[in-house]
Amino acid sequence: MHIEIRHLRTIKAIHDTGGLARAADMLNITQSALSHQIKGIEEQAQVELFVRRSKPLKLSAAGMKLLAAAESILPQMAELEAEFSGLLSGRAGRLFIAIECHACFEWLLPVLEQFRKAWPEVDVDIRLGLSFDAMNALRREEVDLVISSDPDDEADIEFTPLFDYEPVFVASSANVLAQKEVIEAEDFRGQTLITYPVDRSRLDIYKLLLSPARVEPAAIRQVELTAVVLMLVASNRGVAVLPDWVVREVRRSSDFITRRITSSGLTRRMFAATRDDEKTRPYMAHFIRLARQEAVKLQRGA
Amino acid sequence: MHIEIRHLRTIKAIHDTGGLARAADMLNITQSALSHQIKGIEEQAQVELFVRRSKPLKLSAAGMKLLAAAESILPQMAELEAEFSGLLSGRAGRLFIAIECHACFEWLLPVLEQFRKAWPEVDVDIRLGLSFDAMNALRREEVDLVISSDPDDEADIEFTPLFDYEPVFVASSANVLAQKEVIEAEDFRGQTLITYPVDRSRLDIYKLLLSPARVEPAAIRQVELTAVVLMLVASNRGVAVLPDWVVREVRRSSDFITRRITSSGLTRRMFAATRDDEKTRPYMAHFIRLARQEAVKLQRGA
DNA sequence: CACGATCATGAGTTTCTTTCACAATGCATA
DNA sequence: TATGCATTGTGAAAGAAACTCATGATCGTG
Repeated sequence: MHIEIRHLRTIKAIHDTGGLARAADMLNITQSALSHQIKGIEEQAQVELFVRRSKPLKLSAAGMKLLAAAESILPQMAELEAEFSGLLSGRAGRLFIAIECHACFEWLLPVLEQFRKAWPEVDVDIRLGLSFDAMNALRREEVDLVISSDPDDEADIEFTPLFDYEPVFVASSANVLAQKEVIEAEDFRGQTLITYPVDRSRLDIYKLLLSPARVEPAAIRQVELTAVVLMLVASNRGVAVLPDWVVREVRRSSDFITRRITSSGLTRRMFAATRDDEKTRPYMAHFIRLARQEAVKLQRGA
Repeated sequence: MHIEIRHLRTIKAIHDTGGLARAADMLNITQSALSHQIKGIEEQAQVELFVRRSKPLKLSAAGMKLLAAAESILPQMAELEAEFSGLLSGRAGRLFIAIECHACFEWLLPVLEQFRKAWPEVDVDIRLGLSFDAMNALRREEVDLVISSDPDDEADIEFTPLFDYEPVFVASSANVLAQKEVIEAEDFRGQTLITYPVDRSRLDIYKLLLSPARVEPAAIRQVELTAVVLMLVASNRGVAVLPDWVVREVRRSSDFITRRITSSGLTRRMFAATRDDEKTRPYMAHFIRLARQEAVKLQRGA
């Protein structure tokens, strides 16, 4: 069979206006076209759509079914069009975020919460599990924004700075290193280092300190969740290096000590990576603005 | 915008098969046609439906929405087709019944109940409120079958006999007429007659007895429901004439008396009126058969 | 870097849809 | 019952859309 949306519109128009001529008028075609159209469906489907006995053309049983289908389908099409026009106008869209940085979850959630309210038509999600290949996922449009601290300077991907942070050393107050004012690379030799389960090339502490100094900790333990990292640290099963905004929350607890790494401290910058043709989208820009604001709040909380 | 069912099928096929060429194969058109088709929609709707960056053509955000619409709409179309093919094959259809005869409700319901089980795809309904013009409603295809005891012998309408019945006199045992063995026309003069609210030309008792004898009851009271008629009769607020199958149920009660009208009794025949081009439909024929069976059961219950 | 697989494009053909003009029909009313 | 008005149906031809064919462009991969 060969029924098309056009035919649904036709049936509905005829039913609504109660006549071919008026329906034709509504649809901006001739009455003749409608007559042909109906004839077409009726021949195709081998059903009578209308009762012709009486003049003001009335729907038959089959016609009723077609009409019912139309009543259900046409609104769906209208909705689809609305969604498309939303996409077009920039009100709607998709913002799937990949986070390379495990600890970012903490500040990302409140940002997303605000964002969601401001852009109800934008489809929001956080995609974990592809942090190993986030940039390619971005390029392949599997995600639309990557939170990363490694600007790779690649073509058609743009890195926008969000905020600076400092990787900070955290240990149990019972740890020997609690005695030191400042932590140096050599201090890690005897320690168990707790890290997120990603390649070491993507861990701040390796990149900035351990790899250059060619220092290897006594052991490494990989843990997914920040809360668990902190638990393990508190019970002195290892030490960790976490961004300052995470550490800030535990600084008051007497279970932990936090120390600057090297006398000048480490510094890192967090970026939002987007496809360059999308950075100008209003909701993208807004998201980045929100993210920065949230970062400022975090700093103030210091 | 100009999206058609065809396009929904296309999107779905491409997504399902994961490629233009395979989708084209599935839809029995060329890969080129699909490419053109997609381009068409994208230009129309000003949205990108696919991510072209990577070769195995993947749906974009807008594409996902279109696909979602397709997944919801295509099954509806399939269902519609199934319904049409049901109509075509005679399994499905419509059986809207108008009853000219008020008391018919009692035996009609069990018939319909059986029928519904045998023909699940036939849309069944009883239309009250047009008993005054049932035959025209039948001709105008507002209903498909009329239960009537007045075969009018009209063109393109066919009357099929269902069963014979006897209009019987019912009164309170306290009524003076309880003394009589047989009721005659003259007996009504002093009585309040309780009837259904229809024109007297369509009431058995007028047609067969009172009008020919030019007898008028003392009063007439019109009541919709058979149960109410019986209540009023029981409390001796009037007398009534009802079909034997209705009367049979109250015969045992000591509140009522029932009497034959005239020494030979009255006889009427009930018909099913259908449009003559539909009488041969399997489900119509079956309905009539069921109605007759039910009538036999009623007689046996006597 | 060449190959196979995949998608895009343009011209030409086919198919479908619409229009135009008018015929047929039904309905009301003079 | 004739007459006019309003409605739907029909056939030919114009117009629009969709499809095919042949070929070009692009991508991923061994």
